[in-house]
This record gives sequence, C-alpha cells and structure tokens, in this order.
Amino acid sequence: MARVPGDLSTERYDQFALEEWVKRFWEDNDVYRKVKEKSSRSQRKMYFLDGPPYASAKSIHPGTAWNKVVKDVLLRYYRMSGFNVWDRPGYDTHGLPIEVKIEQKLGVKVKKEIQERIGIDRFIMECKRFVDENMEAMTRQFREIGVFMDWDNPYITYTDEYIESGWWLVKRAWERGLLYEGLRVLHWCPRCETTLADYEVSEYRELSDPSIYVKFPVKGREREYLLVWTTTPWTLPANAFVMAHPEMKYVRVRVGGDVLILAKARLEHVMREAGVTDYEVLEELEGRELEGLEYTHPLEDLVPAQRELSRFHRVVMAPEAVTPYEGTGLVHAAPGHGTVDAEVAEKLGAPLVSLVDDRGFMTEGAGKYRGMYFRREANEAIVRDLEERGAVFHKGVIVHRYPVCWRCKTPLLLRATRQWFIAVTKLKDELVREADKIEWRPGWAKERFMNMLRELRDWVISRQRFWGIPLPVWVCRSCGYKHVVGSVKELEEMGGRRPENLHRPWIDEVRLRCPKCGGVMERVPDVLDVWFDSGVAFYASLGYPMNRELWERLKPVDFIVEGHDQIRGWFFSLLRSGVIGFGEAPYRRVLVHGFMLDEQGREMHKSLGNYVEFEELISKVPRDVVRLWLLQNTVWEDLRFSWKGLDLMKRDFTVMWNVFAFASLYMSLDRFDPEETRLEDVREHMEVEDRWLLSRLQALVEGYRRAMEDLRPHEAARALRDFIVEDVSRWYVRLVRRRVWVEEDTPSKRAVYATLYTALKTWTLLAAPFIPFTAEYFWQKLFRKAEKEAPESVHLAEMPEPDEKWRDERLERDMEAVRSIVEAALAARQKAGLKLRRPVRKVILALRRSDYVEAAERLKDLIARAVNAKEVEVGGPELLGGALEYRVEPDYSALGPRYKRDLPVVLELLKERPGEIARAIVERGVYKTVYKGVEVELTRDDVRISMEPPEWLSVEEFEGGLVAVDKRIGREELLEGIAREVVRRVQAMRKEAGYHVEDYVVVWLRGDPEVEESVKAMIDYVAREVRAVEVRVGEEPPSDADVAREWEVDGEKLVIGLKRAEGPAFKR
RNA sequence: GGGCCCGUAGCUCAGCCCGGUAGAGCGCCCGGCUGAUAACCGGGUGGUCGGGGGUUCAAAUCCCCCCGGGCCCA
Repeated sequence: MARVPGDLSTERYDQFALEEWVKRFWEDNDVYRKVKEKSSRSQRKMYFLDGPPYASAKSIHPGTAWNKVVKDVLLRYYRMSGFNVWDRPGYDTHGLPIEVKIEQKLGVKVKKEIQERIGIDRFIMECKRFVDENMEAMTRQFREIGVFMDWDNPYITYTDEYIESGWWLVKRAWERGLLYEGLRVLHWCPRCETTLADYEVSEYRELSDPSIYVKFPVKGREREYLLVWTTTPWTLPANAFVMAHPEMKYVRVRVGGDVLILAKARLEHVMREAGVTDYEVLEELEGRELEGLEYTHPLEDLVPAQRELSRFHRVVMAPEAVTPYEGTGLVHAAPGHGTVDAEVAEKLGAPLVSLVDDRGFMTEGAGKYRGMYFRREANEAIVRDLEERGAVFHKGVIVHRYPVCWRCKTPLLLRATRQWFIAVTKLKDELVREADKIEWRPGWAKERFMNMLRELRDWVISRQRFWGIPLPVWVCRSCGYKHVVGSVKELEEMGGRRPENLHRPWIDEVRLRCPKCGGVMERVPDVLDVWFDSGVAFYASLGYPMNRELWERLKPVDFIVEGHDQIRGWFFSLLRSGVIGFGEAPYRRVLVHGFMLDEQGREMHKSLGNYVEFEELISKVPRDVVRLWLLQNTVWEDLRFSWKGLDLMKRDFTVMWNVFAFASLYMSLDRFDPEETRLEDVREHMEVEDRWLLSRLQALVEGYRRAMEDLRPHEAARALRDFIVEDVSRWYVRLVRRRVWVEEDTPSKRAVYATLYTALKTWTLLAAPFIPFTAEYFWQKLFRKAEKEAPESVHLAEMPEPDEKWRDERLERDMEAVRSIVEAALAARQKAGLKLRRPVRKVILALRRSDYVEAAERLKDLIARAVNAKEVEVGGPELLGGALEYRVEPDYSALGPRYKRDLPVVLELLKERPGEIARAIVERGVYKTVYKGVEVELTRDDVRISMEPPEWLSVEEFEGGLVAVDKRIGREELLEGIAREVVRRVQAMRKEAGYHVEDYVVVWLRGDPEVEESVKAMIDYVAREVRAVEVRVGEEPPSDADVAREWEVDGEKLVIGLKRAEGPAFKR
C-alpha cells in the first residue's frame, strides 16, 4: 500500500485554526518532552542562558516576545542540529519596582509603615504572590507564541536555593578582599527611603527652586567675597570648600562697597540678573591664582557640622565641576551632597558630611535647621538667615528639570550614605581581558561594552529595602567583627538556625556566635541590588555551589541573547559576577537584538499609549506570522511595530500555503509515493527546472546554516521566504504546471513530484525553528503521511545538510539570466498586446552579454515554454541589427559645450548617418569618426536614440540586450490561441459549477465559425485541458446543462454549456 | 556633554563589512491570469542614498565634520 502525502487543497486555509490544531497536537503527544529527551541524549552540549525577564506585570511587552522568539529559533535550530541544549528559562523577581506595586496595593505611603503597620512578613508574601501570578501569565504567553523552553522548571530568583547561590558570590568577594563598606553619594528617595541606582534616575519634572547668589567672605580682606551660586540652599550647611577652574578667567569686581570674585564669562549675565548696572572690574586673574584662597562660611556659628568642615574652607581647583554656562564659575561644594564634590573631597581628604536623614529632614549636625525638610523649611530658613546677615547678593527663582523618584514622583536628593561595595575597579584588567574573549554579534556591541568598562566604578550592592536577597553580612554586637556567610550550612555551623524562608524578616532573626569573641552577631539589614540577582544566573540557575556537577559539566554558557540596553545591564553584570566568582567570563557568545519601537519610531510604552498588548497582537495575527515578521528584521536593529508589515507577512504565508496545497493536490491525486520514487530514480527524467530547483535548494541549505551558525537568523529567515515565494512559487511552479496536468503517469511528472517533494520537505525542516506551527502542520499532513519512518514531529527531525551532488552553480547563473530575458520578452509581448495565452511564432534574443547568450542557448526550450513561443532565436546584437531602424536626436546641452562652433558639422553628421551611429552606440557604446575635418566621438549621453522596430516586431531593451517578439500570427498560432481562449472560459465555468478537479464533463459549444473551427482543429487539446468526455461543437447547450453562458472571444459571440459526466476521458 | 547604532523611492526596508551601472515589498497607474484562486503574475510610476567636505579612475559603500532619530551613560 503506497503512502502518499495528504491533500491540503481540500481545506480552506486558516492559519489560526492550523496553529490551534498544532498546539493541541503538541500537547496531546507531549512533543516538547520528547524533543528534550532526544536532545539530552546528545554528547554535544549547548548551554544557553535565558536573561530573566522582570516579573512585574501580567502582559508581556511585544519586545519581550521578540526576545524570546529570537532565543527560541536558535534553540530549535541547535536541537535539530544534534546538540544537547540547555534551555531553562528564568524570571527576575526581586527589587523595588515590585515592592512599590505592593506598597500601592496596600496603601503604604512611607517605608516605616511596612515594618509597623503591615509587617515585613506579610509584605514579602504579598510580593511573592504578585510575582507568582505574573510569572504564570507570562509563561502562558511565551508558550502561546511557541517558545519551546523548559517551562515546568524555570529558575526563579526568589527561591531559597537561588538566594543561597547568591550568598556564595558575596562570600567570594569578601574572601578576595573585594567587599567593603563605605560612603557613597547617591540619589536618594526620601519617601521610599532608599538609594536609587543611576539607571533608576530616569524621570525629571519641571520644578521651581530658589536661585541664590551667596557671598562667602574672603579671609583677611575687608568686604571682599567669593560669589557662589546655588539652587539648593539646604546643602550650604554642609559646605566644605569652593571649586574653581584653573584655566578660566576670573575678575575682582567692585559693586557698591563690596568686592566680588567671579568668572569673567559670567560677569555680565550675573549682573544683569541681579539688576546691577554700576560695577567696575578691578582686576582680571587666572583661576589658578585663586587656589588656596580661604573664606569664612556665613552660617558657621549656626551649624555644628561646620566645626569639622571649616578647616577646608578655601578655593580648590576642580575643572570637572565648573562650567562657563551657568552660575558664577565658583561652585560651592558639599561633599556629602554632590557627586563631583565627593570625588574632589576624597582627594583633599575632606569628609563626606551629609546633614539630611533618610526621610529628608535635616539632622543634628545642621544645628538650627535640625528637623526641617530639605526642600521646604530648610531652604526657606537658610535663605532668610543669609539675607539677614547680608550674605545674599541676589535672590531669584529657577524652574528647571529636577530628578524625581520614578515610582512615587518625590523629588530626589543626593546624599552620602553607608553602603556595601564590591571593589570591581580592582578587577579592571581581568574584566577587560575576559570581555575581549567574548564573541559579539554584531561587532559594534563589543566596542560599546569596552567603552563602558573604561568608566568602571565600584559596585554598590546594598539597598535599604525588603524584597531582595538579604545581604549575608553579620556584625558582632560586642566586638564589631563582621562575617560574611556563604551558605545555609555555614549559617548553621556558626550557631544559626535555618529560618523558614531566607528572606527578611525571617533571616533577620538569625543570630550567630562571633568567632572572635563569642558574642552575638546580627545581620545588617540591607538587601542586594537586583542586578546582583540576574548577574549570578549563569551558575545560580544550575544550583551551584550546592550542586557543583551541573555547572562543571555545562560551563561556560555558550550563548546569550538580549537587547542592546543589556550591554550595560545584564551582559555586564554577568561578566562582573563571573570574574569575581571564577576569574573568567561566564559566557562565550552574545547576540544583541534591537528595540521594539512604535509605528512612529518612538519607544513603545504603556504610559505613552502607543503600546500594543501581546494578547491583542496574538488575537489579530497568527503566531507564526508574528514570529517570522519579528525574525526577518535585522536582529540587532530596532524594529518598528507595524500592523501593515504584519499584514504583508500574512500574504507571504498565503503564497506558501498555496505552494504546499498545489503540490499536495497533485501528489495525492496521482498517488505519488516518495519512498517508492526517490530523487535518484527520476534523475534522468528531470528537466532543467528540476535540476535548477534542487541546486537552489542546496544553496538555501548552505546559506541558511551559515547564517544560523553565525547568529544572523534574519538572513536565514529572508532566504527561506525568498526560496518559497520567488523560486518555488513564482518560477518553478509556473514552469512545471503543464507537466503535472497531463493525465497519464509520466516519468516527467514523477520527476516534478520528487523534486518538489524534496524541496518542500527540506524547506519545512529549515523553516521549523522559525514557524514551528506551520512547519509541524505540513509535516503531519504531508510528509509524515507519506513516509513510514518520519519522526513523530518535525521538531524531532534532523536539520538537512547540503548535498553537493545536486548543486549546479552554472545552471543557477544561467537561470538568473533567463529570468530576466523572460521578463523582457513578456514586456515585449505586453507592449504588442499579445496575451501570454496566445502562442507567438518567434522570439528573437539579441544579447550583448556573452554569458547571457550561452545561458539562453542552454535553456532555449525553457524560454520558449515560459514565453509561449514556437521558436526562440538566440544571438548577439547583430541579430536585430538589420531589422531595426534607429532615430537619433542630438542632446544640445551635451554636445554644445564640447563642439562649440563645430556643432553644425556634428548635426549634419547625425542627419546623414543615423542608423550607423545609433547602432554603433547601442552595440559598442560609442561612435567615432572624422567628418569634414572634425573629430567626432559620440556616446549615449550625447544623443537620444529611439528605435523604430518594423511593424511586425515588438522590441524590449533590458540590461542583457534586446528581446524582440515576432507579432505575425500564423493560422496555426491563431487557432491554437483561440482554442486556449475557449479552454480558459470552460475552466472558469467548471469552477463556477463547483466541479472537482477530477470531474469529467460534456461540453456544448456554438459560435462564430472561426472559433468552432479552432476547437475542431484543436479538439484533443481542448478536451484534455477541460477533462471533457465529449465536445459538441456547433450545438446549443441543452436545457438541463449544469451551466450555460454566452461569452465573447475576439469580439465574436460564443455560447458554452457544461454538464458533469462519468469518465472515461475523451477519445477521438 | 560622551560612546555606539540608524538615516536609501510616498511608506517599510535590503544593499554598506570586502568601492564598480541604485534594489525589493507596499502604494499608485496600466495590463494579464483564472485546474495554487476571497489568490496570483507582469509592466509602468517613483530616489539630491540626511547634508557638506575628503580619498579614488570610480563612493550609498572608505575617512572627516555637521544635522535628525534611537539606546546607554554623564
């Protein structure tokens, strides 16, 4: 019993239904598990590490879908290529954004409420539940779009095992002497009561602040002042010194009875702002001359902290802090409240004094201002006091962009706080060396990464929050000894008990015994930065170090794939953790993908209202269409979302479906059994187009594999699309149509089937990673039906290898030439109004390129078929030379300037010998002669050449030369053409009557004598084409005909009637 | 302010690494096909390759400067 492919043409194409069917098929047959099992039997490991998406919402961003789809296509490719693929997905679950969502839900306004009203335990459980719900929803969506990853077993950063793995790295850092505690000036949110990482400082508001010019009295000089400008009066109590630029010009200016010092570049502006017109420049001096100039702080006596700071009160050189574009060129430095200030202070040995507490209120050290909120009462009181003391030169208001907390919109402040650091700056050389070993796609990502490493700073790992990995540092209450715990086991060895959960607050209860003094140790309350979490994923997701075997076996990570925002994010944090923990880069290859932008090219964001919900997307566009659309985009470039683009992609799917439906229809009708008829069996019956398609197929396989190996999936996607749409549908199928329409079982037909079957099957395998649903459908409906041993799923099959014996590059090049020749011939036909249906006597190819001539000679028959000509004549330009009459018109703008007063001679020449000149230019590009003593050289640019082909020729020019169609239709062609017109109309009526492709009919036909004569002359042809058992020429259709219609052919009336009939086929 | 990326037809984008006659799809106009058909095919239309300068016989492509957009920093 022959096994034959199923027939897709019997069903209506519905991509949505197809995908539902496949989804069910996968579920019912446990396909993912089987794929995984097969993969795990391989010895060649492929460790892929999923960058964990942040589980803070239920609906995934279309960009997140893109991210996973890119990963999926590579994973599927590697699995089909025989690798043992590690594909555990992950979720990033800790951190402030999630805490804030829970705060909102619980109505928390200030952090203290969490401890006092809600309880940390309940807060943590709420966070966990929130994350669990999000993860579930996200997983559903990833599965929905066909991502084959280990969804039953994701790594989750909040689990105890993961936390324990995280501790291990902190301990490593400590052991290597990299962990330290220190002060760092960071943005701080007084509502959330925590620091914000630099990247979190992303939102700004237009806020108004005081803009004051303050006079700092210069020591030892009567009524002489440094003029400083500030918009943050609350930082003045913490002033330590004043910064100036050594290379800027400064001036001493007399204003009233005072002398002020400020930058020359700012003088005019400041005076105008202060409304001072009467001033006198006393002296001009270089910034460096100010160095060391001492001053007195105007509020010194009110602020106790000044006692410690006053010894630094002088001008210091700090070009990085001074600009000529704002202020006075003298910058007040409060090292505890400014980033640059702190850096300069460090060099001077000045302390980072911060006078604001966690909640934004001035501290004890601020003396008089203690208890005042920084941007309100403190500002007002300080300005008032300065005014009373005559220390304000001018007071105004400024509206400027001021950073606010991206969660609660509270204005931020800069503040020195105690934090835990990892001294990665000490590892810089190692980091650079290791980064250099990584393979980057595209190459510029490496450059960007290296640039970033140059600006490396120590890593602040601590956060003063709750939902995170607890910092595993315990401090002895008695002796102050600090110890870092690297595991739960160590916790127990030091006298602690494993808490029910490693999060706060349970971990906070764990007390240890001090190894130094035997005293009680308590944990510092901080948690870790969330970048820490994902950064350790490369080993923590494998359970290292509790389970060492897995990491030892899989390391290093073979590839990772994320967006270009992660160059500074995850790619960096992974490398950092790898170097801290293991002294090497934890991953080998990186593929960077772009950003999903909206239709206008702006960032797509919920708050901008230009956001496309994943659910909406998937409900409107089939999954594979979305996937292929995402994947054809140059992977590292940004992608503009586009409904229209998706719609176009849908059209390609229709073409693809039609190709498969076409193939399956005839294969199943003719009971083609691919196991019985193999390619080798029909080799000698193949036509050039068969050999050509097979060669193209090898090229496809080769190019596809190269692209995939090199992490350029978009090139593979485009190649797949081009092959099926351009090569198979638009060319091959067109050429072989007539070969499959024949009734009998011919070897030629079988050659087509074997060729098409191989091409489509191979294509399906290659396409499987990209459009897993559709490929699976074809696999089940066509290939698995036809082949006994076919794997149960296309995703369990092997990637095809190119087979050189079917490669024929010359043929591919020939066909390339032939396609453009045919195109030109069709254009020539069209110009002459000769429908393709009507055969023509002759097509003449006058080709100027020898490779085209050779190609056309070799593929002459194919050209004849494609352009429907009885004869094709091939030759060089001379072939048409004699037949064409040229007209030549001068281009005065080109000739004029060149020949000037000789122009009339040239014009005369053109009139005299137009044909000769034109032919020379067309054929050789140039015409040279000496005419009446003038040396003339003419090219195409000098003249406009038009061709006057004779009446009976239609000529078309293309890059390869000229193609001419002989318009003279002989009796034979005329009859054949009319017969084909009749056939076409009968076909339309068959369709109208709803007949099946295989049904037979009786045809009645009555009309113009010439039409009737045509049909009679071509009776075998007509009958075969329309599957007639009988053709009654000259008879009106009977009243019981299934359909009857009147047509017009070449302006003459024609009546046709049809009635379904039993076979057999027409015999004369 | 800095680093990197992008800027090509009305629209979406290939081509740029490795210089050699500007391409595709969509749109629009015209035509064809009708046994893959609520499809499909062909032709036409349309471009200062963001702008300027340089290297070169030759630049969309290599180099420099500028402009606009994106990402990441400051």
